Amino acid sequence: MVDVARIAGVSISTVSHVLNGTRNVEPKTRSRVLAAIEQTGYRQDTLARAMRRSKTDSIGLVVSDAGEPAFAEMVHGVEHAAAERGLTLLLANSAEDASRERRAVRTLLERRVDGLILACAADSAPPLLADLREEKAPVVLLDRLYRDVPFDQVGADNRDSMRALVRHLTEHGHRRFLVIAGDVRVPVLVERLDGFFDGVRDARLAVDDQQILTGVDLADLRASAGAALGAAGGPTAVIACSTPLAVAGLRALEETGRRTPRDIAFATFDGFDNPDLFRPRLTTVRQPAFDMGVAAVRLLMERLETPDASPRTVRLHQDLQLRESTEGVAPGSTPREPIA
Amino acid sequence: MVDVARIAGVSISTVSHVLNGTRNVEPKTRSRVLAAIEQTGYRQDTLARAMRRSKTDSIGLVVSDAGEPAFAEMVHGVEHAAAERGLTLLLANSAEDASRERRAVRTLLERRVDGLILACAADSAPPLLADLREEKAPVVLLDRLYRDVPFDQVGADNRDSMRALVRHLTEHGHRRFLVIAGDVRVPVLVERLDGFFDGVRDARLAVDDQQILTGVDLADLRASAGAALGAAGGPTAVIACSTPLAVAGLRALEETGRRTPRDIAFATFDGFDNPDLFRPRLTTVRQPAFDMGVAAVRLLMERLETPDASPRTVRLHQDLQLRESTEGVAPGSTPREPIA
DNA sequence: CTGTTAGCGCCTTCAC
DNA sequence: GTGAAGGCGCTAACAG
Repeated sequence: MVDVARIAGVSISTVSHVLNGTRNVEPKTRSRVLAAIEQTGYRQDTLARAMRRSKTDSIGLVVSDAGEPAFAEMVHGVEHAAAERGLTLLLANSAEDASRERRAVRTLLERRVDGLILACAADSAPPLLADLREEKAPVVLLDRLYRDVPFDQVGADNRDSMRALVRHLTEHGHRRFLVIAGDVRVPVLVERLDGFFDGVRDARLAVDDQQILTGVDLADLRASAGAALGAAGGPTAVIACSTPLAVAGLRALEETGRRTPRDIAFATFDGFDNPDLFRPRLTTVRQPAFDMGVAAVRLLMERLETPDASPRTVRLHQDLQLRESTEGVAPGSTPREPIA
Repeated sequence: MVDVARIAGVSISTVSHVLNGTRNVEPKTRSRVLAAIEQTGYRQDTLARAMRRSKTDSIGLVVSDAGEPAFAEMVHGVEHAAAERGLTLLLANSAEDASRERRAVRTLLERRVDGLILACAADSAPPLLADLREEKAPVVLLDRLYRDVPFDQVGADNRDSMRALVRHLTEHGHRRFLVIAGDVRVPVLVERLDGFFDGVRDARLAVDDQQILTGVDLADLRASAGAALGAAGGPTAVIACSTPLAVAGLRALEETGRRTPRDIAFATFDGFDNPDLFRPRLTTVRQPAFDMGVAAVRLLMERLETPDASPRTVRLHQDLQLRESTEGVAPGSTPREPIA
């Protein structure tokens, strides 16, 4: 920078000002500076700049696994929106583990990201959120939403979507469900489960006929699902509340020799890539994950501008994609008229 | 930091030294400093530290799309190895586009990553690599390998794997192939194509019977594949050289009403997640992507230690996973004995 | 074993 | 419209 200044015959402060457009400089001097920059191949030192301004123009994103389809899309959305604003994205995976999550958050904060977008791990300790409140960097919660936290949040209408899904299935005559609900410490999964009971109430189904599988261990869930499927008077429809849970459910089907839609209906949240290419083609409730990522960045930027505005929660609408895994009618049932 | 020093009754340089373990300090002073740190909640400023040491303890990774299964796994590998060494990972996607790639590389370099791991975009201009040579940050090329470049490289044995795949198929009686080769500016795809011709020679097949589809546009490739499949005397086996190419190929099958393995054999490189869960179950050549990521970080670290060692290229072995999409025997053929 | 000091490269207030 | 100078928080000589 001092080289540039010397070559252009100006002071370094002028160089700084042409670089940042932070005050008027005479066109002639300006172009001389630009030429000198070109000539020397000078590039701003982001670090020094960030240190001086205490602003890094970067944001952090923590998800449990950026490889899962839903998260991958959110990452894309965040990336897209960040790039649009000239922000660099620092990405970290928590692998659904509280201590890794904590470490990741710390690392990002130490790197002085301007803000943080966080899809909390399942066992994310409440203390983490409490600590975060103390940080100067604003935080936006993504996908995994909590009640009564002082942060902006972006999620999907999980409860309503599940309710709509159940309605669709009951309209096809299903009255006994197996819900693979997974880890009920995850808010998303609780919301989906709540939606299921909404649906059960809507259709006046017997609660006792419904089987809910909760738990963390996928192998256990798969085994329980297998047992539930094998039993007499078992479910006519399976609902998996996330991609990994769908994997467990599909394996259970396979192990018990059941096929969808021939023997049983199957629907999942989040789903898989290329859902039309492979069989079974699964009916899927799909998050607007890309848009959720975009929205998270937007909220973060707005928060940076107005730190004291009251926190906002945004819920985006999910799409119910009907495919052949739910196209049949429940065995032994006469389909009823749609519920008004 | 000056607060900490004051409270502990020492100088800031002592604080720095206990923080970094960079010289002996008396246990008593040391614990006093630690206590003061605890008390004040002091945290090092990574930025100032990085600026002073001109070392950020971070590395950059650029891939075309971290959502694609193969890249996703590489990212995991890189992440894992980086975390193990206390390095932060800055991830950027190039979307297979040279200008976005260039921008991403620039951004990462400006953030002063200590090193860069790069899976070049298809149309990555040679100038990029030339420019990179001038940078002080070492570069490791991942997956997309080039000849005669002065960088460390990590890839897979694409040519050999394809050769083995072709051998497998010819042993099942296939003599006419459709190869969806894609963008031949991508080194990986060229290597795979070379391997195909190796296999053709091995089995003494007529080169004229083989159809090779090259090109960038997936819709075009899909249409060409459809045409090739529809023609009389068409291929008995399709080989897709990457995941997106497999998508194009499978859609073409669908559009022409062909099914695998009933009507035609199908194999792909890279493949899809959960390959056993959905049908068709595709025979797949799978990269050891996680290990490739790990290896890339290792090479990078070694390079940082010995900047002048001569560049090394590492090729990892790929796995040929046989599944039902190639289990049949080519129609109208008597399977031959395995080639010795 | 500990303290003092000189910058790292930049932005920004203040003076001209 | 331009320059000079201070300091962001830290590390690494150098000096005791």
